[in-house]
Amino acid sequence: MPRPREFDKDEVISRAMLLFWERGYEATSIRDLIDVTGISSSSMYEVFGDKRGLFLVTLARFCELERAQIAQMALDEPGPDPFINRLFGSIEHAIHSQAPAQGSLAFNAMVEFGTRDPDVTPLLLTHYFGIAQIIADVIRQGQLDGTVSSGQDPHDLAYAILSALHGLATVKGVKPDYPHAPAITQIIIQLLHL
Amino acid sequence: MPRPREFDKDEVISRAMLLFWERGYEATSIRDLIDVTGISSSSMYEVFGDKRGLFLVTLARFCELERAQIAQMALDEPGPDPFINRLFGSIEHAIHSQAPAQGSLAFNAMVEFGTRDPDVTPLLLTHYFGIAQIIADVIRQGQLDGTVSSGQDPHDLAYAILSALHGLATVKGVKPDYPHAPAITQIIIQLLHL
DNA sequence: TCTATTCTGAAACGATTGTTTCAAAACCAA
DNA sequence: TTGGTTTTGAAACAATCGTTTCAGAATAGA
Repeated sequence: MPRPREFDKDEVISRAMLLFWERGYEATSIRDLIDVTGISSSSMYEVFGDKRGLFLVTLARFCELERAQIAQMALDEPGPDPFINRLFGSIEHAIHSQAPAQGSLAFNAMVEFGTRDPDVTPLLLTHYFGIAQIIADVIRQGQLDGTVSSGQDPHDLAYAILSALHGLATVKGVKPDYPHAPAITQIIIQLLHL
Repeated sequence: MPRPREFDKDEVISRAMLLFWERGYEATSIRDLIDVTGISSSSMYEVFGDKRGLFLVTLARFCELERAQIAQMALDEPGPDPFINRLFGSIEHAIHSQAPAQGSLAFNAMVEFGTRDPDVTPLLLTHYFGIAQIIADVIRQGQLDGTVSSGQDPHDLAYAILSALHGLATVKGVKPDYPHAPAITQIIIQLLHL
């Protein structure tokens, strides 16, 4: 009986995601979001509650996508070395896709929100540890089949790698032609062979 | 002849720095800054021009301080290993001082601004490369006296270490009791002994 | 003490923020 | 077609944003 919605909710989330990704939460206004999604503010508030609600949905979506992407890399690549190589390579290649050259929305939100938002913070931490787990699993498998040395705890290695990944991605967000990414990647990969 | 200023400019910059550090640029309002510094908006605009001008001065001050602090660490510590250890340890100890547990203001500004501000961006890059140079110098010296293996370019190593440092600091900003920092530090130090 | 100069505090500026309102339009079942 | 329900678009909301104004307070030299 009701009048059906005229917009695609998923599409709206996707476009909002790109804007939040580019500019961060505070610097993105509702009017910017309305312009980019094409819907009106009444629809926006009807469906998402408020700006923060929209961001939360958007962030959750991003986390799903990023996690799925990394999980897929772990499946695709034949071992820890090529996996890490691809992981760091995704920083570069993101520039050529539609994604903004701003690293990870989730990592950026860590910087912007810290511990300040009781809903954002646990979402970010869960996501972070989930990604670390994927990396740790690859490393542990590598230790079992001998492609990774067994001297280090897989989780600690994963956290070290993830730290370097995010630090590097941020610098590339400020200097897209930063030339040291490949060398850094190779150095980090050597952590697997201590 | 003129009436002298009633406030200490350096003190104002210091307090503004802490607020920008805690919240970021966009989330900090002029009124917040006025409250925390104790001066009026007319004085603020008289001396610093506008909000962005205040931030620029504040950021420059932060970069000086951070650079001096790291340079001092390089002088104090007897070799690359204890230097890196101290560098990563400063993330922990910052929590006990007056500084907010938010990593580095300069790194946070990289995330918030990206390439968007023609004055902020070069300031951040110069600072980043300056810090990397300090680390690279320590590594190169270590290579000369044999405390660091000679397989890697000192700058590439420095960039890898700095990436990990910033990534780790950010996670600690979201989860202050993050327990993996010491293990990550030890793993990164092993990069010096490949 | 007077005068010239500068700083301060408070009020107000227009613009923009996030958000709400509501009449008109649009749909589906009857 | 009609009736009931929901979405939409445009306008407006109060609050806050960054910023400016300016009269009065405060100083240092004459």
